[in-house]
Amino acid sequence: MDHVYKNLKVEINNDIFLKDPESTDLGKRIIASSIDLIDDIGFEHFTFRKLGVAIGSNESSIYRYFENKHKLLIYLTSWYWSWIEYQFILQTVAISNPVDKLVQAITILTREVVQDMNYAHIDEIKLSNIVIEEYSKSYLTKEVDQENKDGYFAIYKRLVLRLRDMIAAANPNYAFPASLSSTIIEGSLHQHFLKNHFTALTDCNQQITPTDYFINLVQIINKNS
Amino acid sequence: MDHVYKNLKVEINNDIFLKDPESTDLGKRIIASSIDLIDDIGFEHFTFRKLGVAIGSNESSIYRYFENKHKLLIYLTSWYWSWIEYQFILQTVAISNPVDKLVQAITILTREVVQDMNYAHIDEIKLSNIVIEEYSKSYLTKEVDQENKDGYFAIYKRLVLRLRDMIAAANPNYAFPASLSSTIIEGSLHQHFLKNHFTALTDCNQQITPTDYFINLVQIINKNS
DNA sequence: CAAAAATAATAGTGTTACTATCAAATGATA
DNA sequence: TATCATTTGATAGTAACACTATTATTTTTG
Repeated sequence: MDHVYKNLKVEINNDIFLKDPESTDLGKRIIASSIDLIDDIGFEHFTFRKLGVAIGSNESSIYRYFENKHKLLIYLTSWYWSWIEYQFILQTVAISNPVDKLVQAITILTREVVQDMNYAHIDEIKLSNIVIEEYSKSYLTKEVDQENKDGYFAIYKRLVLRLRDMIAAANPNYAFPASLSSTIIEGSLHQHFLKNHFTALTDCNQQITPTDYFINLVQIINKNS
Repeated sequence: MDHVYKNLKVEINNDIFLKDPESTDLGKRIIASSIDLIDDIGFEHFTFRKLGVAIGSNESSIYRYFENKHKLLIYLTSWYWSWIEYQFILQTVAISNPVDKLVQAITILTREVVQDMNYAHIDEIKLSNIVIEEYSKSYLTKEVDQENKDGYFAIYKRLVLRLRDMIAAANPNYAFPASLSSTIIEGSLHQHFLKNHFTALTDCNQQITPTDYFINLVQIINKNS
């Protein structure tokens, strides 16, 4: 499995970047430091000027990789979803029982992230925090329809559809598999956020995880049709 | 009921504004036009300069009502949640059966909004679109903990807790009433958004509504414990 | 070693997000 | 009706942001 793992080349739509940041050392430093910096100060306070200072490089050099910080956010979150999708596929493919398969899928999508040593320049824990706190901003824009057409959200959408198919396979009678899938994936980010900032609005805490909540939900639905 | 309705004075935390916009004609024009303008161009493109032009007034005058556009967004969305909360209370109070009560509550929280003639300067339909497309941005910030402490999200939180209590009343054995409540309220906004921009990721459309989806979900949970 | 490519440095533009100051209009009071 | 206070409007100014353009320097590659 480790072998296969290392073969994952995260594939991201070419028009998200001007120059592939994976192709150079500076590019990788841009990725690594932007994760640190966005996690630290938040996306609104994050600027290419500050990132330049952080990596000891020039603002203008960063602009040769990404048109603007919005596209960098799309890049980072696409990387994240691609990384999750890889685990999703790999860790469900061997399960034949559709209910077990679905439970495993939900576990992967809702659990707390741990460091992945296969990607030296990416801090997956910080990246997952960025996804929790910033992902919505990547699509809650006036440009969403054009960017969707241009494939900016393709990986995320594919993942939602994969989960939808598993929900439908586990329970062919259920009428809302797509809505449930999007609710779980988006809702998981939301529950993680609430756990960190609005503790009264969630039952999740140190003991109870979003995974517990969503698996219970899906099991109730499965029992009931 | 209409009588009671008109008695609703939407009550919003004083430190969200510098000067109550309800107290003057200019203030009401700021609210009315900001709803139009944010709905039209989106929150990122919205500026106080543009709003000043739109109402034929000066940028500096707007700054006397709101410190910045973030606080204006908090004000608008607080108004929205307060307006929803009022309907929520009024239209559930007479229902004694806890399951019926819950179903009605979910209907109010997830249905498409219609114009309310009681508030001349507020376009509730546009405002609900703003909530769908921009609300997350009001709390997905680095300042969220301080602003939460300052009561900026009090109305929204109260509403989530009201729904949580109804979920618990309808089904005392269910282990995740708070998470389900926050999932429904946030998830409803998300399903409305998907219906408009990512049709493949939801089952909701012209025929099937987010209300159908969430009521079905809650009914399955109720049957099953 | 030369040519090409990548990066860095510097400067400049228009916009944003304000703050400050002062003038004009409006309204309340004596 | 005079005057005083409050509100609004106009103008100007600042620092930061979001870039673009140009040129110099360094690094890579053939």
